[in-house]
Amino acid sequence: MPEALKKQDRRRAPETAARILDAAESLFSVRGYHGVSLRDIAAEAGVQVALTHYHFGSKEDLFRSVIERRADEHALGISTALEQAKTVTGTRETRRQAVIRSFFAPIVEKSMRGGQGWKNYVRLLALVANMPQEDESVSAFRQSYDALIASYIEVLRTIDPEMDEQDVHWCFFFLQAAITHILVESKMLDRQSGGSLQSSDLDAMIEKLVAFFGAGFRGLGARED
Amino acid sequence: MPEALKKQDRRRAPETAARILDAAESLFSVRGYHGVSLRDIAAEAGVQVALTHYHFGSKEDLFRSVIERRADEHALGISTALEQAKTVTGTRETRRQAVIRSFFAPIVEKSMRGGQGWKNYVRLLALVANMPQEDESVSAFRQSYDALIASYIEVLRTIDPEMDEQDVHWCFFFLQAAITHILVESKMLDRQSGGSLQSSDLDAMIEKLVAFFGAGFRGLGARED
DNA sequence: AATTTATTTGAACGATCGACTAAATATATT
DNA sequence: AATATATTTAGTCGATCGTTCAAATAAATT
Repeated sequence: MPEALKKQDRRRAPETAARILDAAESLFSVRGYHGVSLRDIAAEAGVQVALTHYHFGSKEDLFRSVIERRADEHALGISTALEQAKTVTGTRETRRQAVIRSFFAPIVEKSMRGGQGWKNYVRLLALVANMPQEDESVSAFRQSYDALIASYIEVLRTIDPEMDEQDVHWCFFFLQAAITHILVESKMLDRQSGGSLQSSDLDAMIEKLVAFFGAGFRGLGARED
Repeated sequence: MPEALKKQDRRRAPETAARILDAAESLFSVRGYHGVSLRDIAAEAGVQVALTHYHFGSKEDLFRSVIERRADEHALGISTALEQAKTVTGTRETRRQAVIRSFFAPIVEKSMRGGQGWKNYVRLLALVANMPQEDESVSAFRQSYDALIASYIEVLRTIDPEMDEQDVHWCFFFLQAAITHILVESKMLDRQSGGSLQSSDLDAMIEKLVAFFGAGFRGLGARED
């Protein structure tokens, strides 16, 4: 009897599994975990309910699978962006702005240029970030995210070692707030760009973010030179 | 037959209704609308399920009632704070900081000094803000909130009339992001204050917000003099 | 072609959901 | 005390939930 965990031993129809993941990703990201039924997902994917259990097991397993599908690529994108930002030289302001840019750019880029799937995924991320921590279904994801945050804080502290540590945490807290809000309100971004998103608009938006939050850091004592 | 809308014609036990609202407020704010059943709420309140229907009607009506209980007081607090901020004179920076303070202070104050009920309520607000707009159960609330935002934008534009209008919207977008994130992560604030919250800590936090976001505005072209 | 394995279908299961009703109880009014 | 109204209880309704299973179908292997 085929238990849920085995995938494509013979290449057959993993396309069905992808359709289920797409449907789940889209619905979860809008209505949340409890607001979506397996029958909703199956209907959206055009398959039978039992197929969700065959391919992914329980509903919670399916939710985990939705996240895991893109998590690695997403984490890699951010961490490599941070590594690149570390190599930037110049004034503190320049280096700090590079770090801020490396935090915003990958996820904004994926959301705006990665197609509908990535847009749904990043919206789902914001939803996960607001979940009660007791939810074990996303604890692994949150752990890796927290580790990433810690590495960002560390880099920012090497740039401004004399800055109060609490203040650095506050600054980064505001960065997280902004990125979360952007992901949730992605419709607003669509509206702002009038439906047809230009690459120049996207770059301009990132520069707004860098300018605003770079200045914010200075408001809490970060040095410019 | 008593239909759901009639309240205390004779003063009897509105205390029960309050207990139901408290339970619903607490549970909704953590697990969301769909993550909580009427039986959960009734159990938390120590009453029968049918009582929720007797006092408040449907589940959606109950959700609305939870919000409406505190919405007026909350809205009044913010709008009076804005009116006071309008009277502040001095440099643009001073006046702008007063506006920013008036946006953060009332809600942070209620969350930290208004008891557990208010803390749950403001967390629920952040949850509502992330709801899909199609949900009609909160459309009235969102309308009044949007109107408030518009009045804030208007005041900020009178302070910096030469600033690009889009940039003003961006700045305020970041303000909203911060307040939302603060409400969701209220546990973090508790931890930061070590459980025993001092009034001085609260004031210090608000000053961090004002300093950071005041500087952020300048990063997008707001003038200081 | 025969067999094995992978995938999909269709239908059911027990549990729980929101909603509702009739009866019982408590409180106030006459 | 008798009556009227307000509140609470206990239980039921159909619908929908997540999950499971046996049978049917499709694809690969022998």
